[in-house]
Amino acid sequence: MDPDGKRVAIMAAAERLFAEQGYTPTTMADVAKAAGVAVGSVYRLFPDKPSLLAALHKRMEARFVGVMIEGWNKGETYPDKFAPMIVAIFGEAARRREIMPLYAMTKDMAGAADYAPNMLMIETIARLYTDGVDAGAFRQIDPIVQAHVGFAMVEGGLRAWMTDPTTPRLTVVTETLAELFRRTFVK
Amino acid sequence: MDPDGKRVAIMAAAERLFAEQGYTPTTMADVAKAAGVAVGSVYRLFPDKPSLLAALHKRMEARFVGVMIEGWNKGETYPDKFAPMIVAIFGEAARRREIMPLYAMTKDMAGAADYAPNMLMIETIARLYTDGVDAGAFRQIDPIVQAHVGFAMVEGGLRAWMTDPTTPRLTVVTETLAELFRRTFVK
Amino acid sequence: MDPDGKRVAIMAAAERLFAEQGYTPTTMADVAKAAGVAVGSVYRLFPDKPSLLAALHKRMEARFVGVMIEGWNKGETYPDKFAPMIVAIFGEAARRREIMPLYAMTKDMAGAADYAPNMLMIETIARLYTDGVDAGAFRQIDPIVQAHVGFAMVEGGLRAWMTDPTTPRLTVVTETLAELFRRTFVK
Amino acid sequence: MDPDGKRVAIMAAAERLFAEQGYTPTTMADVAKAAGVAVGSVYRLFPDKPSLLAALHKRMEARFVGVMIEGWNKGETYPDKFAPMIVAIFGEAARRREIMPLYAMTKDMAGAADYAPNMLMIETIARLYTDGVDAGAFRQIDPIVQAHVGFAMVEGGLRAWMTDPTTPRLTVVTETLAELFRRTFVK
DNA sequence: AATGAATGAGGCTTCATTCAT
DNA sequence: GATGAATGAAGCCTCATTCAT
Repeated sequence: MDPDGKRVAIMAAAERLFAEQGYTPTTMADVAKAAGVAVGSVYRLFPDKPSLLAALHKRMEARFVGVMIEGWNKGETYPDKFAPMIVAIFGEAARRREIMPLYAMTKDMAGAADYAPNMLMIETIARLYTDGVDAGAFRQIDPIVQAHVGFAMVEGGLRAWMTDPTTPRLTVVTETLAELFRRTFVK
Repeated sequence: MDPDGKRVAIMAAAERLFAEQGYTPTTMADVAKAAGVAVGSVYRLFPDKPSLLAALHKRMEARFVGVMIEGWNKGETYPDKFAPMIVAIFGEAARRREIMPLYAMTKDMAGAADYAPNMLMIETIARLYTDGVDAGAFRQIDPIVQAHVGFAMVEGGLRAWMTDPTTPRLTVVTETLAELFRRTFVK
Repeated sequence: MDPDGKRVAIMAAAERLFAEQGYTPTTMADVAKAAGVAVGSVYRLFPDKPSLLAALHKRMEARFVGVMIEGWNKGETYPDKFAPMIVAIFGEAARRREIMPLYAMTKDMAGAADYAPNMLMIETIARLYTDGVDAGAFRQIDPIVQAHVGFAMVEGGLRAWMTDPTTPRLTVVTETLAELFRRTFVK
Repeated sequence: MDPDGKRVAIMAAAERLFAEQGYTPTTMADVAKAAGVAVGSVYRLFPDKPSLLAALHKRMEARFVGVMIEGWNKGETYPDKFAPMIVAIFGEAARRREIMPLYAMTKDMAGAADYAPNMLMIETIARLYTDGVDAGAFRQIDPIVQAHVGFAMVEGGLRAWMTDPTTPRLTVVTETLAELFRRTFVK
């Protein structure tokens, strides 16, 4: 297995186990075994257990930011950017449904005082929104509030969908959410 | 110290320590010491560590539900119920600012698979909203989505406020949030 | 077993195992097992492994200093103090023959940078010697050199005896050593 | 780098690291890195970690024996052989001051039960002394005691000098030590 | 009921050693 | 011969939980 493949395997195993059983209950030995490598190999790639979780968080966030921007750019006019963005985010969430619990796994991370998860997403939302304000498309509200509430609405939508994660529901939830976004932020 | 006072002391200690250092890093001995009781006494009142956290969650949620309903009832007409409700929630959050991190501490609870935190709040929000729909005051949208998104908006607002938890900001954040609620849910 | 008995048992076990197998090769589990207690109990009495060794060092040194002074005081006149002192030290060494290797176990003690073993003995030797100088019985030489060399001579004598630790040899070694001390330090 | 240069580099690195941090805390990877070679190369030259330490001990001892004999031979008459020998030993010790802690690193060597460090020096001392006895220059005392105590006196002198390792002190310590040797062993 | 000493399973992490490249 | 990634056994230590006093 090439070194990159090993890193990939370890992250995949950790992602699955952390999401399934929780961070603390999962042992580094569990991760190594599930990845098909030795414990020592995990430690050569990630200095310790918190770092492994941090790497997963980072990657997950990068993916969400990526699809979010992609979706946003699909919409031609400003109000029409919401729907494709939300669809894109939910698509990613659907694809990675079983690892979504990772999002809740920050506070108990040992020594994570400085790790600010979701910050990249919140900042990205703030930027996209500000562009819309500059373009005269969105109402001018407090940008901090906007970013946090905007992000939270997506989170809430995802949790709503999680109560019944089927395709028909996906349509209902994303459409409702897009409508709420429009009502909330569009002039 | 009477048994009730002991229970109170233990919960207060645990609340503070869990919030400050995280659930896993806090030991039962830490809790006992901070509460001024013996470890055995903690175990006589709470069967195990997860139960202690669950009790804290439950109490915190009950408090939030209480002030939320109280605030809601302060508003005379339906659209005017949002602002006092939000103010009440934020007041409670401000009062208990340092224990808010407890909210993030559910996923990693050992064996907590079946513990659904915030459910009482989400259900209460759903009920209040449904009343408003029945009264013809609110738009009819998917109630699941509504409840989750409504709750998430409050969470997001709280997080926004946490970035600068001062009294002037409190006003800005609550007013903005009330406005977003009105735009989102009022007919 | 009373708490003090537990401490005694742990120290006895550690002393024997460290001396027999070396410090690093001996595990805390070995010590606990040999002492008939749980690992956790060892850790309640000694914060970590180096502390356990340090406690042994301290006790061993205190014992040696005790018998050394006792022996010294047995001698009436100054030159006659050497022989009983040396006999006393060797008596103690004979009694604890199998733990003498502990003396060599300082350098590799993790984080022992500040632990100065034998310092109490060296200082005691310096003091006894200085008294003799003040009384006009001993030659005046550099006290630092005196103390270190005096201590080393005892060490060397002990090692010489260790090559054949029998009672007849004990007599030969202690008498020779006393003679060397007299020649070296007496006016 | 030729194989011999590699051996030299590894020993130099190990010597420095063992002396600085201790034997157990130093890893074979540390040694390899400091020597600028791969771990595997260390293992091609030294079968395992204890062997590496043994090689260092052996070399250090050979050096001391070498300078000791050289110094000894500088003295014309028997009593005058002590001073140059001691000066030579201390010169070597001064040159290699920072690696002197290696001397303390024998007992904890894993599986070193059979390794008797300093034996070459002690035997050499015994031989030189016996020659002096045969030549009628030294008092006849137990040779085992003589050798061990003689060696220990040098050790003690070195430790005394270590408490203030300056050139002026060097003179004081070596002269005092030579005097003690003369008093102790010369007829 | 209260106490806190005792227990020991189990986690994280290290590192000597090997061996495929 | 050289490299250094891989291995996995094993150690230190923690801490939830129990139970004798």
